[in-house]
Amino acid sequence: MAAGKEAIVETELDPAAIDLGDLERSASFLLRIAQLAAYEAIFAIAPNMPLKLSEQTLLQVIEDNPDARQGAIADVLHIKWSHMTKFVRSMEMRGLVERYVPPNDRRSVLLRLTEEGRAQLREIRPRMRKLDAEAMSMLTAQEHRQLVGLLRKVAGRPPLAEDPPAPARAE
Amino acid sequence: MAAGKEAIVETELDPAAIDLGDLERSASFLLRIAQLAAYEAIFAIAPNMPLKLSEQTLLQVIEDNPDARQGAIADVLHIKWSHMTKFVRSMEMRGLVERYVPPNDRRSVLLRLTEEGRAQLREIRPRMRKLDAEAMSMLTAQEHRQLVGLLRKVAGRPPLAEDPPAPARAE
DNA sequence: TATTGTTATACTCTATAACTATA
DNA sequence: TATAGTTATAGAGTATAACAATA
Repeated sequence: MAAGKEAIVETELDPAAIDLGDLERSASFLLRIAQLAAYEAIFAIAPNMPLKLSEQTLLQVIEDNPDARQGAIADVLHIKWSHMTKFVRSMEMRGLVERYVPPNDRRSVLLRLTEEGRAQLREIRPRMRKLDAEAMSMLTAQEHRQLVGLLRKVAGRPPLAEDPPAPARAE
Repeated sequence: MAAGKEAIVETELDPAAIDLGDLERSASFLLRIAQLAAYEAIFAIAPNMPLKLSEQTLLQVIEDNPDARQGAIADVLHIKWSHMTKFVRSMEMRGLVERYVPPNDRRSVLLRLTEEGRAQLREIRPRMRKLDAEAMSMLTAQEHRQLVGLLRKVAGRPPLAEDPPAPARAE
């Protein structure tokens, strides 16, 4: 936080001037670093959020997929089933989520939001959209779109119905 | 793993067909999902690695920055100082890393690889390069380069000396 | 007074594996 | 037999804060 930019040219070991070597071009490494940087940016903008990011995400996905299986949601969010059990139960205990067993497959557990969960989400959704935009403010709109497309590819999500891969110049 | 693609058109609640709503376009969310997917891909290709990815990364960075401060390395890798202490010590106990206090600033701790650490790295580096490439095999070479550039921007790393942002068409 | 690192506690999430209930 | 979920244990890493040594 200090203004120091003065006498640090002597040892070439000044902080933050770390050379990452091969890692400077490693997508998997940069994926991790960028993700951490993005989350830190979000927390810097909005400290003291009433719910954790993971909880806000879960609420969104449950509202958009009412009556989906707990395990199926865990899988898209890359949450381990053993942890999902505790996670969902803690949301249930706080009155945000309902769990119930459907009669046709009594092994499974389906999820729904409670009225309280829906109420919280109404405030959360716009805030989340804004935070994402602010955390990515170093990107132009086009770069943002590009990044989303590339990340979806890496994550194995289907392409969005926009920006066709190759206009093909036919016709 | 089953071939089932038959009678699942009834409830529109078939697994994995989860709709992520807003999150489908959220860069910060996709950053997390893509990162997890990439790491899972790496572990799927190479289970039973002798060192953890975080440990392999640390060795690389120490070799590329001998005598760098422990805290400075923690900062680029987004490792908390309190954890870095334990992390480095465990590497030291395994004979891979050396810690020493320089006489000119006795608050700090500088890091170096041991001969054993260097030996391990000689095998690790090529394997890491290959794993990164394989985990990103869904991308073309150009997409990979693009992704690296965008991730560096998000992570706050300076641009690589290639692919100038705008050729400017001057001259 | 600010910086560097250490220690300690609580908490989140993963890794593994065993286990139950249901299909 | 396979699938969905639960439980338990160990470990990684974060969040926080207090602390010591040095600058």
